Amino acid sequence: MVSHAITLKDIAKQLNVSVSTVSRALSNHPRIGLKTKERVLALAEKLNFRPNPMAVNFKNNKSRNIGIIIPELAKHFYSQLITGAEQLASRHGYNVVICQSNENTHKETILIEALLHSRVEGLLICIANETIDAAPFVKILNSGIPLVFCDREIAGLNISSVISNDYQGAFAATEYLIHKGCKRIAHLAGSENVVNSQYRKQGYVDAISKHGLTYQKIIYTQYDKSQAQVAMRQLLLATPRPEAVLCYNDYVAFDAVEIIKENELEVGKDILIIGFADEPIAQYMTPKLTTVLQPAFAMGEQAMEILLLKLKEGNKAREQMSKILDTQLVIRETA
Amino acid sequence: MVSHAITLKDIAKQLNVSVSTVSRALSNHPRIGLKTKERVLALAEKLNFRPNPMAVNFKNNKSRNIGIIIPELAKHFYSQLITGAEQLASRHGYNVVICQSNENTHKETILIEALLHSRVEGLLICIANETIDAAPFVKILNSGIPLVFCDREIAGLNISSVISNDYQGAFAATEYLIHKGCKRIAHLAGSENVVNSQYRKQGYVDAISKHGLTYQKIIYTQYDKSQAQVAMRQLLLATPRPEAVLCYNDYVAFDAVEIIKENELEVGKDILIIGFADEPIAQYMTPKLTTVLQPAFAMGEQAMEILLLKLKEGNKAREQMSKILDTQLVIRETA
DNA sequence: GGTAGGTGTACAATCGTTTGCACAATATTT
DNA sequence: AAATATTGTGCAAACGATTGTACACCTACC
Repeated sequence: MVSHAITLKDIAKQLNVSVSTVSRALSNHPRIGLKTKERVLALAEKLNFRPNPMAVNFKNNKSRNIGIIIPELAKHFYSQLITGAEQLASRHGYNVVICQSNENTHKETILIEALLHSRVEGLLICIANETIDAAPFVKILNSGIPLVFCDREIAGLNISSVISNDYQGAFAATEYLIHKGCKRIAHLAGSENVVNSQYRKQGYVDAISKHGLTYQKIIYTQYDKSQAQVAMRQLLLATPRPEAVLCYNDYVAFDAVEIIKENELEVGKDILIIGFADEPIAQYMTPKLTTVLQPAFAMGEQAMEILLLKLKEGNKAREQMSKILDTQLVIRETA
Repeated sequence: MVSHAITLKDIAKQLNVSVSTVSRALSNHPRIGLKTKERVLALAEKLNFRPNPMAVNFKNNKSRNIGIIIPELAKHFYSQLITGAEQLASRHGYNVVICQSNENTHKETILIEALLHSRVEGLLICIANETIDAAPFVKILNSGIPLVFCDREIAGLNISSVISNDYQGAFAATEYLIHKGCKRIAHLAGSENVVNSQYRKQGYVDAISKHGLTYQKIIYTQYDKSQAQVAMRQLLLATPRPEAVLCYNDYVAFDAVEIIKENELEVGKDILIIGFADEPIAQYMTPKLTTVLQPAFAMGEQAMEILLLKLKEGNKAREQMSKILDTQLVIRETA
């Protein structure tokens, strides 16, 4: 029972008016008579008429699609971010096309290409960890399509972005540890090439020196289970060993906690641990992880807000609009 | 620098042929001369021509969109499922429109309505927990749009579906506990109205009776932290108390473990616990959770496969195609 | 009563692509 | 040499909605 979809023509035929009259009546054009408008509206309602979106898109030369590229949907942070972005986009009549780069820069470039060809009207991208080449992004801008970075950005490009305040988060977390009385605070950092990692490290370093502490120890890790564990083992071997460790993210923190437990030390007492992100595992691990919450949902939402603004304002809105959202220390059991 | 997108007309003009010739040359129409084809292909390549997708969709009266409704993207299971479905769809040139019902039947109905109006070509739905009314789904079928249920289904509707074998998973998990020597195995079930919960319960019951055990204790819980905890406390008060608990899902299992620890009992020794789903928390909680893995990625992929088949075959493919994917017991520390 | 202005509606073009049909040119058959 | 088949290309319509322009009718004013 595939019922034929109602078109303007159907309404026009039934009312003995032209298609253009129906179209204008529905869009409340001032030159259409009141009685005609009423008749058209009534019939449109009765037949449950909806303009054919494919025809409208074609006519307007707009896809009403927004492309989103993230590293991996199955990470809670990104699925939250997407949810924020998608909800707002959908409220403005846009569909969202979600693509996953799997932290692979090459795939990212291919996805960008594909999205541009599919005529998305805007792009929201959380770039892969290793991505440093600006060329694909410059290409997007040159094609006239608005672009907003979220969570991660390429510095020096003047591209709008919404990121969380990594510096402030790490600074606050480190200060918290200092207020707790720790003198020897170590940092399991992320990769040296990732800007987020750099900011977090700097927050740590500055908090340490602000309070005149002398102990400072940083070990870089890519995210990789064994590396984080090796690094933590290394920290435990040092004498005197650190009283607290600020970790690059919750997964690193989890690994650190495992190693500490293996060494029969008590996390939260012998050694304090703070993570970063507030992934669900923070609440489910034992002891529960004290961590720096990144407002994933709000980040996605605000990045989309900027994108929608740019879409509305057209080309004049090329100036950079960036936001840095504050993080929040969530105190649980590990510190 | 918004460069005007290349159209067939541009190519036709440059080569002094008609638009239709260009169109046919590109689609390798047999009546177009070899030399003409070569010239057209060369220029199309050079100009990086891509057919305007909005025009093609409009012409074909196809949106190339597939709607997916899930309860909540931020649950790992669903983001995995989506990933499987999306990858396959994208390989076949379809976009996927992802919508979240938040386990709300009313919102689900509204989303279905909206997706139908947006002219999606097919629908893949993981229904909300409480959904029982078949009407919206019958409406989808009557509109001629293929529909596949995934993860959850409404029984007796003859609608294609891909679900995991809840019965077998629960049966195997219970048998495993029995082989471990447990005689008193309790079950923290989900809601009595949810079919998945019914199947899991039945698997538990049948395994118990197959092995001639007499102890059987079932407590129903909606998923809700306090309810699961109350239920677990109740189990601990019973004398003799159960030696093992099969939980409706990993979250219930986590709550159960918390309560057991509060009571100074050792999980995995005094009481064995098995969860369901294999969410990430299973690996991160302490002790690590033994659980029944549901193949989320494969479920999404296979549901999409059925949907794509129906899309390809058109209306003749109305018969039901259903799959039940086996689960797998992942043995960790709690049992 | 003629013109100006306002009101209500229809016609036709447009967006980019696809496709049935027509027609011309060439090749093949009788 | 004439009839027929084959090959290569162009014309035009179609999809559904929008919109500039034309036109008919009515009212009001001088």
